[in-house]
Amino acid sequence: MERKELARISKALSDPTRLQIYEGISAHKEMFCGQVVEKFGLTPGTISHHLKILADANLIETRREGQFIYLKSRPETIRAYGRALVIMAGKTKAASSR
Amino acid sequence: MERKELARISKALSDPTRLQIYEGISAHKEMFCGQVVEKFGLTPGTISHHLKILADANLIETRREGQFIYLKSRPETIRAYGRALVIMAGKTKAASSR
DNA sequence: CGTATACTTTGATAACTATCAAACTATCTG
DNA sequence: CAGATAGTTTGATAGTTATCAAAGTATACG
Repeated sequence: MERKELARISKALSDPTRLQIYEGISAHKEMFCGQVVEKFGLTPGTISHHLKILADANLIETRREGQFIYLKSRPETIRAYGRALVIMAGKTKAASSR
Repeated sequence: MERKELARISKALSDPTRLQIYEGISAHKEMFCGQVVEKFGLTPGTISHHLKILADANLIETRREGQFIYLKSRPETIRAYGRALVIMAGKTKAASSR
């Protein structure tokens, strides 16, 4: 996974509200936007903004069904992200360059 | 790991420059600040700022030795972070609440 | 003590972002 | 088509942050 994508996912998870939204979506098989709005007491516009960032980072997927847009967590993105970070953190060279 | 700490680590990793600094430190057994300054072409003040954020998130540890401050990656933090996220992402309940 | 080196802190600034209100778009239902 | 419901986009604003320059602090060395 590229650095740019790592940074995008990190940024998506870096806002406490957004992290909670992600947590909330992950905790349910599926939610639609209105449920998220209701759960967090923010305006639809703000929720839409956060959902876009999570979706752009591939942390969630969205699917329209009639009037509703359903949200679902994509756990494989988190797994790939964690894996890439662990690899990055473990890339220690034998010794300091000086 | 608490949500607050997850957000702190995510935020620390959310700036591309800082992610690269972390990557750079991880790739060496140890570095001191001057090496990071030289490697990234930013001012000492800016590097100090980034290092503080990484250290506050426990992503790196610092140790003074005479005039120098040595930096070392703490891979166990990343591992705990990844683990916590995977658990969070996997906490799906049996069905949607409605 | 004085000077040099290494890093930190402070103050300023430009860029970014979370949030809201309000206007807009899409879909359904009659 | 008209009205209702669900979500998005836009414009404004307050708060955050990445960066620099410059002043400050800590350590070593003569």
